[in-house]
Amino acid sequence: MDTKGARTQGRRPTIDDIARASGLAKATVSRALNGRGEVHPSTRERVLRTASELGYVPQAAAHALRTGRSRCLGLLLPSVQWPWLVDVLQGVADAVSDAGYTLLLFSTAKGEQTEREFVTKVLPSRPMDGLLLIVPPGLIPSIRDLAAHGLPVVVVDDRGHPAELPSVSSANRQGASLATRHLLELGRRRIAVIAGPMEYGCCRDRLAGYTDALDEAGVEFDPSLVVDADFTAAGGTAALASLLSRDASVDAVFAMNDLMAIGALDLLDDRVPQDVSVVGFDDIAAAELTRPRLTTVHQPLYEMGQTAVALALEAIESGVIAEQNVTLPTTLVVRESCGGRP
Amino acid sequence: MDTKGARTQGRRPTIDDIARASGLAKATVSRALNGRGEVHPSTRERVLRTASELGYVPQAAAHALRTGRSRCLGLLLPSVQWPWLVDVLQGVADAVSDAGYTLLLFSTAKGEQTEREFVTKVLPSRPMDGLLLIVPPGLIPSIRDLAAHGLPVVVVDDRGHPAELPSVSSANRQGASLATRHLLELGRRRIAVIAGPMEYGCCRDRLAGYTDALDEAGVEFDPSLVVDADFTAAGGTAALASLLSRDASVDAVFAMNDLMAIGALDLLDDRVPQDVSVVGFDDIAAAELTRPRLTTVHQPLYEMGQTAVALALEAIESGVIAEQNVTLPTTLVVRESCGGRP
DNA sequence: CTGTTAGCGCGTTCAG
DNA sequence: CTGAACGCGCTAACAG
Repeated sequence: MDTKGARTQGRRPTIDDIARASGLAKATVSRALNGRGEVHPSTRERVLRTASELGYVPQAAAHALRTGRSRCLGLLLPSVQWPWLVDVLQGVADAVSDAGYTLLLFSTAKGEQTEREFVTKVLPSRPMDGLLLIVPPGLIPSIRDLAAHGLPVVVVDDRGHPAELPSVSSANRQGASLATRHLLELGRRRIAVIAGPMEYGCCRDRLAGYTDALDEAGVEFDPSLVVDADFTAAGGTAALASLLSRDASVDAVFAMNDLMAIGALDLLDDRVPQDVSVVGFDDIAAAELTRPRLTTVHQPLYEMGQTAVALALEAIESGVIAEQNVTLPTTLVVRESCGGRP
Repeated sequence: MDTKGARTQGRRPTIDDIARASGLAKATVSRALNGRGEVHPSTRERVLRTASELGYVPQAAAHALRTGRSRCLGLLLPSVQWPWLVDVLQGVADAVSDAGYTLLLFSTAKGEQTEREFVTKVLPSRPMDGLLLIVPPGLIPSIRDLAAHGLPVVVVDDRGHPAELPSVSSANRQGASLATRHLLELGRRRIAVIAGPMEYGCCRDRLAGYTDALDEAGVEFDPSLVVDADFTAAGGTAALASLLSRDASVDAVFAMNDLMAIGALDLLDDRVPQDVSVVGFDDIAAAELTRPRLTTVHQPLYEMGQTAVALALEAIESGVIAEQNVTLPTTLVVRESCGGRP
């Protein structure tokens, strides 16, 4: 007996094999396995037992072909190498795996070519039930079409666009004002801003938070204290250097990310924290490794990743794409780069 | 006309639609599309044109079900948060995408539970044509079975086990000896080693490289200079502190990774590089951000990722799993933490 | 509650 | 060189 069973054949067992081995019909086995429809408990028990005896494991491809759902989530990101991004990625990876889904990772680090290809070829061919996007502003238009066609899309760290897609971000404005207020409380008044690219919504928000705190303290906003940079450490150094060369009154620096703050630290050297206070944004791993250790605004990156997955899953299971925009709170992590009590 | 065409139906076009639209048979369309079997050039042309007119894009799930191959590569890694890992990941992601494959990412950060589940449930169900592994030593036994069953598996940064699986690593031993020799040439003689966990083959190799250089210079190896740590900055600080408390003669530190080197820098403070030289291993992004900037052994991490993909793809396409063990060269990146000419 | 039947979209036999 | 039929593994109708 079992002449046609999977064991003896060497191929992987299918529900057909289970059906044969348990003397039931394919459909019954399928129902028992997915808990769909009513099956007699004893029958289900029998199916489950022979399934595990045979070492059965469902075949995702067949399931996907039949149901149109793949239990896969795609994640599109620019480059993995932005340090804040890895925490988001870990949050996404863990949440996806917890949900029994599989994560498809796509990076557009190689340029626009890759982006186009992703939209035109990969996306339509690959069965993804949902897509997570990390800030590739250029892509949004074409992606939005897909979202309109029913694909659940969630944007992480957005906030630039008029929120046409569900998104997860952190309280950029509040965080920036937290940081600025901290500086003001330490008695700093000439607070330079090393800004990131203003096409990012998060940068506009962080600037707003900065001016909020200034207003609140009755300190006048001086636009000449704001210099643009590119989110890199070297860029931060250069931007601050040019500012300092024309304005020696600066007594604090608010950098819109940690990398630029580190660049500032590097330039300011021994003047931090006595003469100048420095505060960053993100709370990447490296912020704990600088000397002095960097005081910075903590973004709940891991949780943002998890939340993005939750939103996507919710949309998938419910079938409706709620236009939610979740904002997670930011907190100030006080270390040593601002002086005062560490 | 076109009453049953995809356009009017709103669903995605299939090869059936192309067949109907071009007045050919499904089989012909399929052949023309994959370049399988002989098709008249003009016929192929016609097929291709109507395919692109219809906006046809092949359905991965159906293709996978039929052929048994999914054009997917899996990547299993412990935690994304190890800083050296992101460069490997980027290399993998780029290479996979270049090859027209899709990357499935799995992290076992949540513990052994996740590992088991991956092996027993995910791996058999998901159609992956190959699997890339980043150093989860515990998993190897069960994975090896799968490899024996025909799944191409490539290990990255292995070298611990007797190389039973194809692998990609960097020249750990040579790199360590490069670093040590550099220290010796600067006149250092009491070179401490902050070691990583010795169950990792790479750590054993790095220790061997260290003693190689010592032998070469005729300096006697003093085992008491080697302290164990856990690859973290805090661990590196602690390990070095305990060593220094019982041996004040140390004039250099070779840390088996950059994180521990940074921990050493933190402890040693102003004594680097004048009194003590520090050299790390990996060349992670943060190595450029420390002060003094960290001299370290560069691992070609991005290239390792790319190579791993190439190996896996080769095995997939050729059908044979060559037991290749590729080793990529390491180089010394001289910055400021050792003194001498920067 | 269970069995039968019919495809999901594709690639691949076989005839012609 | 082309067309008709079949089946990969699974689920959703519909019967019983």
